[in-house]
Amino acid sequence: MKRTGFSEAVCPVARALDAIGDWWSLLIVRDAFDGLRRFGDFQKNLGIAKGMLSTRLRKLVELDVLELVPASDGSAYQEYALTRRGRGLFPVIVGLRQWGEAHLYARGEAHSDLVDQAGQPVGQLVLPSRAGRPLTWSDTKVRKAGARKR
Amino acid sequence: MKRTGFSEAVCPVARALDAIGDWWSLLIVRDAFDGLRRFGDFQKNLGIAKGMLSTRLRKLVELDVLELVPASDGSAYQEYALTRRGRGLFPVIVGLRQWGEAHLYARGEAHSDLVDQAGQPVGQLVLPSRAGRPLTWSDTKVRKAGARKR
DNA sequence: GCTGTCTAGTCTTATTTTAGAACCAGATTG
DNA sequence: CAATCTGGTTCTAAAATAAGACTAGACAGC
Repeated sequence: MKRTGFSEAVCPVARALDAIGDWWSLLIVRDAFDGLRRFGDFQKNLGIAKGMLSTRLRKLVELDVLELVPASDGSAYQEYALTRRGRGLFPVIVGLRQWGEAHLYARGEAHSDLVDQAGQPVGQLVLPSRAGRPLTWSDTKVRKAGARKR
Repeated sequence: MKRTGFSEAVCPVARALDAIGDWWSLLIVRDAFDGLRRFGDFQKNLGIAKGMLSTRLRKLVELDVLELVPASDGSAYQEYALTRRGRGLFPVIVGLRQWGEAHLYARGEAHSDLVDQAGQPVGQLVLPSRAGRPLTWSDTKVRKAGARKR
């Protein structure tokens, strides 16, 4: 049966997952954040089937997450570069990374690390209130679409 | 062929996606954050096939993202509750939500909103440096597993 | 400027996953 | 105690995925 879609959902989480919530798309975006730009680089690094990669890259370009630009080395080839929309996925990737680090590794098991330019580990993602106070899950709620303010 | 897995990856993003990076798991977790706890509630709200839901819930329980607890209404049924590990996914869901809100809706199109208990819209997710300064993508880099500090 | 190799794909096929419906056992309700 | 609700399992057809064979144009060496 046709895979269920959420591109019309009123919930932004569902719509986001519809766009980039499959096995490969976020890994491609992660690699793009790591500086990969060429078809062959993605393919080698991910071990993804070329057909899959081709389909995914096309979809990500359609979505304006990636864009095709002339190769930076002056050759006639093209490269895939993150757009502003693509760079907007940075907190999502970081969120997944921090959750994975915290919960999916045995004590002492090696994993890659996100550091700032000085090599210092970064802090945890913070959701601030409008006033700047950090919020946790229990401090928030979802207001349904169209609900009147009161 | 068997779907590629990343449960052994050294990259926490890959490992996280291996665990919860499919179409349904994050939507189930989102619904759990919205307060849903029963099989039938998830099934009705998501419109997911019961077989899928059954498989996904079992996996999420195995992963210790959800846990089975006695129903809060005193009946003999059970409910699915978020564990500490599951609650740790809050920033991921918020990140997807904020990206979706910013990029996937036409101007003026209705969508649900994340607000604090006072009904105030929340701010954007922030990644702070250890010193508390907000970081963007270009301020960070990934240090490969096992790379020596210097 | 010819030949061989690299790049970036497309096409084909076997296997797995998903969607949807039918079915079922135990709990709850009237 | 009969009907219905809850929380599943099982079955099938359609769609997605993995993996490899194939290809056209770019490029490098000579």
